[in-house]
Amino acid sequence: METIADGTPKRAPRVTKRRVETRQRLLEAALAVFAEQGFGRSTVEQVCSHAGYTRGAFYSNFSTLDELFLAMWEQRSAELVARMRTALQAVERAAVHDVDGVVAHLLEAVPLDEEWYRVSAEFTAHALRNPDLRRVIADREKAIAASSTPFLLAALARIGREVPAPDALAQALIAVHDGTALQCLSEPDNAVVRQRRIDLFTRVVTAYSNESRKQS
Amino acid sequence: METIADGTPKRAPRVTKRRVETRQRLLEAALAVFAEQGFGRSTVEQVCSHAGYTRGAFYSNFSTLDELFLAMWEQRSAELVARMRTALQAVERAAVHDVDGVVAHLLEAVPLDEEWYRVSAEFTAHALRNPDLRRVIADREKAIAASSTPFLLAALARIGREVPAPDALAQALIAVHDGTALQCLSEPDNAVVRQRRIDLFTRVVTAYSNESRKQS
DNA sequence: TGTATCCGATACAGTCCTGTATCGATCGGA
DNA sequence: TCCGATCGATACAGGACTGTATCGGATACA
Repeated sequence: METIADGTPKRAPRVTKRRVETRQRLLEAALAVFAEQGFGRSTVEQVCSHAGYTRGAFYSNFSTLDELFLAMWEQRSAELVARMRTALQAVERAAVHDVDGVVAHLLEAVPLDEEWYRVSAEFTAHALRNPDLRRVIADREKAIAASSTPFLLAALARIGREVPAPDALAQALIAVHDGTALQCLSEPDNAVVRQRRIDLFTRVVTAYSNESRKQS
Repeated sequence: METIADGTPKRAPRVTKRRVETRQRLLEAALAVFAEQGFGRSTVEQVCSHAGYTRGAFYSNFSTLDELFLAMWEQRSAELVARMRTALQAVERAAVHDVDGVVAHLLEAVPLDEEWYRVSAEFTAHALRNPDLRRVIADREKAIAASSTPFLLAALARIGREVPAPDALAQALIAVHDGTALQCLSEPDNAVVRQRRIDLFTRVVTAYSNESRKQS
């Protein structure tokens, strides 16, 4: 058996199935409750009761609401990146003929989810108050960029365009996504706003890429 | 004296100087406390004590923290629009020779304020939970667009560029501002990110405008 | 199947916050 | 300067949430 420095036996945490299930249900309840009430106004009790537990379950798995918030946010955004990656892989096989087509597929891979937007906005504000969390935000953005850039470049290459500064384009698209998301969500019935979002993506992709010398 | 429908005398509220002062100090304290703790975790007591009052003052001026949050947000964003307008008027008289110059002045008019960003992000999330507040957000964006568009068009005209769809450009710039603000704030020491923000603005302004037939 | 361990429910004490009611101080107008 | 209205401080009762300590049932493993 492993021991740690002072000789205290380091018991393997032996993560039981029940524990995993409980933790997961708490994470899901956290998303729902935080989206509904706001993180700041949510209480340990609300999350537990929404998940069908009492506070005993919470304190056995987390020590603070902040910890739960972080865990939930990291899990969901990792999932989001994974789903995006999958959706973009599909583009590999799809027929695209122009920038509009590439943008259409790109936007399909990144859906606008109001529940997630609310929680993310609050997490962001929260993270800006804490140096460690600030890095978490920045790292996540890099992960999103890293996951999507190869597919985007490949898709553009197939329509005969090359990107001199891929990192700059990725950062630009993330900013455009974030900024337009709020516009679309604050006027959900306004088709003009949604269309302008698409136009903006198209123009940005166009502005950051050129026709290649040799079309494939 | 005016009366309302049921004949109840409608006493003129007689807003005293003291009341105005108190209200204003509460609004200022709200910004500070909400930025520091987050709106959700802030209490009436914290705001009052930060402003140098007890809760009596609060309940005499507002009925809920939500109401204070809205009042504070509206006041600050109205100020922000006003300051932006002033800064843009200065551009009227400044020498600009190209798109870079226009963008430089534009960005100067809209500073990146972390305190305000935090509060705004939270207000946004909060507003998305309430149909009335949702409209408040959308209206504010329209006000920002309406204030800045004329100056932007004028500045571009002076360097020989015209904008076919000014509203679309305005919406695009607001989105770009919002999106890049987070990127810059989450990595405050990263000069590359800041430079890319400027580049993105430049490319968007360029993409949404053309050279006029007749240069002035 | 037996048993040691783990997990989550429950009980409890303590803290903080809210909203109202009351009162003295302050202010504005004549 | 005086009076009436207003403002904000204070006191108070009620309620909600927290975190810990304890306990019984569930679970993994032999």
